[in-house]
Amino acid sequence: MPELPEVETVRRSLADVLPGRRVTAVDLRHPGVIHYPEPETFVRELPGHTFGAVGRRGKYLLLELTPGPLTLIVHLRMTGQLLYVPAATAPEKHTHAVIALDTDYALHYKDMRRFGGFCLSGPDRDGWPAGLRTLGPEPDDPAFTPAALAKALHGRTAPIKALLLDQRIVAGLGNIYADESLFRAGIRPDRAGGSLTEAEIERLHEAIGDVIEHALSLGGTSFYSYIDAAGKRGEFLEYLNVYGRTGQPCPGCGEPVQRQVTAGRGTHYCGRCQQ
DNA sequence: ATAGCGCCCTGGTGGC
DNA sequence: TGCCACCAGGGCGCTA
Repeated sequence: MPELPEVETVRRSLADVLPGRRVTAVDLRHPGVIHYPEPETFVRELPGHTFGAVGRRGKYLLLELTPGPLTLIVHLRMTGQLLYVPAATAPEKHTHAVIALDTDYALHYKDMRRFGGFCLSGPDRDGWPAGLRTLGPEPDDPAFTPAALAKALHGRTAPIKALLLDQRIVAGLGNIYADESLFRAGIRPDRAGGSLTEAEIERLHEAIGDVIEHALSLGGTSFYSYIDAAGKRGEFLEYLNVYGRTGQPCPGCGEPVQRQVTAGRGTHYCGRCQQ
């Protein structure tokens, strides 16, 4: 499932090839992946535009277009893949959109579960995703300090796991990196957010930065279907301490990793190392 | 304002 | 072997 490190890896692979490429045609094989505007409008308006900067905020890919201001916003959600492939590549079963370019390549959007999709809009315009307006700071944003995290957690009774998944508090964490950050910080995921001590918040803040940075350096985690725009898998999988390791020994103490449902999500932790 | 839960979707898994 | 209930989860919308 693409979280910040995976989406950033896709961004980097697209940033090498996409700027300057003009859209010549859009083949929409499943209209449901266009969240805004109407699919017919999307197909009519996108061709003729040229890709500019390839950006990212949280888990949103922001593909700038000229003439603009106009942005193609892509969210991969669970199983989305944005692939830069030779133009002759045949669409696969779950390829829902083919964006033809003025070269021998095309952009393919594949998404088995079809949770993800596209918006074509601009800041402060209709169709700009609500979640993007309220997105919290990036983990490496200088504004994301232990004090800022403490302020966001103050008085909160929801489990810290739920608050780490709340994109308004910090952008880009999903289930994998929330669990891994809490393990690294030694904090039980079901602790109320407001119950964390100052020292624990500092540890958590550092853990988030470290986990995201480490995963990014390895191109992310390919747990299910994640691959970058060039089809490459992420290598962080082998560095996971708790996520997806239910019953296996904790790397810290050897106790079996436990799994429980917290915040409506499968949550992995060590009952001994995390307090 | 906040917490919690259902919904979307489909391939894989496990039980019988 | 076949069938089917169930699970995975990001973000949003809804409820209390």
